Amino acid sequence: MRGPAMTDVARLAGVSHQTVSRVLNGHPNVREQTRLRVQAAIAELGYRPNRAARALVTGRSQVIGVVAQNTTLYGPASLLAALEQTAAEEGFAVSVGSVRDLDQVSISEAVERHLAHRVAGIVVIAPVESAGEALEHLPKDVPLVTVDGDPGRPVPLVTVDQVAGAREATRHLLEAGHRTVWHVSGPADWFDSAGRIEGWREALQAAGAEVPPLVPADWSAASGYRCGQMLARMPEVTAVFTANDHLALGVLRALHEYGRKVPDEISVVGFDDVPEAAYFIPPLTTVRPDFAAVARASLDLLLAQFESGAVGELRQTIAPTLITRQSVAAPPR
Amino acid sequence: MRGPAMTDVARLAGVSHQTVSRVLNGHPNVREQTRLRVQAAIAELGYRPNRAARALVTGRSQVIGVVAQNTTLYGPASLLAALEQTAAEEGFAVSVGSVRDLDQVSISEAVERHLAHRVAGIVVIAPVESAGEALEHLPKDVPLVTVDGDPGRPVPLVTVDQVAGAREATRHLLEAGHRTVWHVSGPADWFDSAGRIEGWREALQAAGAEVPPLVPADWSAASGYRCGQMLARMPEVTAVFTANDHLALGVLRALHEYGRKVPDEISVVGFDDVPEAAYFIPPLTTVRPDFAAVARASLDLLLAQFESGAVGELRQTIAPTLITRQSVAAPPR
DNA sequence: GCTCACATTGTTAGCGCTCACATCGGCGTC
DNA sequence: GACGCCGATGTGAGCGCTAACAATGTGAGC
Repeated sequence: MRGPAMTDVARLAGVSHQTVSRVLNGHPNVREQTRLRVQAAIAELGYRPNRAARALVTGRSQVIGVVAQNTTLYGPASLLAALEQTAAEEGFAVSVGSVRDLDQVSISEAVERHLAHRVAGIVVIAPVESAGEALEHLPKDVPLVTVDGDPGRPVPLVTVDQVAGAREATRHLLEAGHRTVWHVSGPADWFDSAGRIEGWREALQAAGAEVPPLVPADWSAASGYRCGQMLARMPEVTAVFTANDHLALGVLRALHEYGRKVPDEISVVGFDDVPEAAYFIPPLTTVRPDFAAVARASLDLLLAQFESGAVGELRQTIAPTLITRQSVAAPPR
Repeated sequence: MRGPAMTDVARLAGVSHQTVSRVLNGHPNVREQTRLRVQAAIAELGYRPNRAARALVTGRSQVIGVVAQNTTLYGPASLLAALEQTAAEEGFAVSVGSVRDLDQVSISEAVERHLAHRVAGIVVIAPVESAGEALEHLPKDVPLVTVDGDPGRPVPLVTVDQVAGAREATRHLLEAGHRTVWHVSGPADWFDSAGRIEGWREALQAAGAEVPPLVPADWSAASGYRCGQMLARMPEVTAVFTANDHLALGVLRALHEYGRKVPDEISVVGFDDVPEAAYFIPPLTTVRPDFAAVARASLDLLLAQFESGAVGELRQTIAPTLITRQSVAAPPR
């Protein structure tokens, strides 16, 4: 009951299986007439090449493995989708190996699973501290790219320029006339958080503004809400930069409850530009990372490794864009 | 430079490759002592079985292919993540084949790509009309499950009970005292939309309430906002059920702009229970589908097909839950 | 007409694994 | 003590494909 194999096609076309293989792989030295005959036979039989057999002999399948943790968050989900799209354009399938925790063991296991399938390359979305360690102890025999990983590690890496994005967001608020800007940050162990904190602090210091205490949170609207409850009570707070849009949503909600008008009394800037950000109350000024560009860069790094064989220490940084909406205004006088 | 193969392990352990295979596959008839020796050899060599070779000989790889369209939307993304999680528990990897449009050609191609890899089974997330046709013309030789597909087609199907969810949401509003409930619906060609419309209409009719004109939208906050602008102008509107939470967000924003208080003047109920819904202004009452249950059911249907070989016409329906928050109140008198 | 270069096609040998079957030894049974 | 049975292990074939090489055919150049 198995489908037709290459030899069946060959027999029907009156050639050898090798010629069929050549047609399939676009080998140049095949006579046009022969090619057509083979293609006709392929169509007639509904033949579908067996990737597993090819993977066995070549030692590599046309699959890219992705290791990620929480693909429900907007960022990772978008990235995954973009990666999948880009990979498809290059003729690769994407296999997802999600992982409960981003610790060394979990990551190693996920990578091992992908290696067992002889994937052509691996993309690890490793946005937290604990993942860093794992990456250096992985088998070196497979092209691998890290996304959102530790900027300090000597591995191929693609990242969004968190620092620049945060700097721009903060500067935007300062330029609107605010004396300083508060920051609701993401989880401490995420590199994204660290970069956004750094950019925020840099911008404040560059402007000679006071650096207020950091307000730590996770990525959720819930924790944004809790932070917002505190910020709302402090009369001096006139500008808040949150580490992502969902935090901003929680902050907005808290401010609203406390009767603090946004942007009249307090300005808010987020990060991510989730599709809904334009419909928050008020519409949220935010920083948009270009996930498609990240995906493209990751794949390019992988493809480069396929060709050179060398695992370079390349890295790519993608600059995000500030999207201005109505959640920012001059501070009240 | 290839890694060790089964024969290498066999040689080191002083057994035949077949015995190694038996150990790997948990075959019962292996002496404990032999098993340990083999496992030691595996560990020592860092041996990793080659899935491609196994797939070649068995004709099936331990991979489940998923065909989906827009994995950035909250629903599909959650479903995909849940599917991946569940599959991993059963020892399967998940390969994603996303597709630009859900028409017959795109779906067939995506399925073909998966078949070329000899996946063990395929899950098609086929929430729109145009996908239905394709499903009946697919090769029958692979276990396949449809999620959110056409309830009218004779294919294995897992769905969230949209009708029940919408009915409950609408009834909840009626029970709060509203004379009738308006509905902002999803895209016309989505089954999800159709089911939610049906449940809404049923609940109204069951209560003898007037059925107001349908307000059509897509899934975005942007279109919710546009609909909200209309709804806000109609004094008679006191209760709105939107087809998802993002629409609700847009509606809330429009109502806010027009000075219509939620829930004092107008009550709103959404669908999906996105994590942020609890932090909308006001917190949104909504209907929560259980994606984990959908994923579990899909995989069970697939596994059942693996065993029986028969492609049953099974179907599973997952009931969603109403989550009440503060966006619903009695209508103004 | 013969040689050589080159384009085209065929042949052979695995890739690493599982399946079906063969083999071997130890045990209980009459 | 010979017989059969069963658990434990080995042997050989082949899954469908590609890579390397061998074997043709074709035309230019002399």
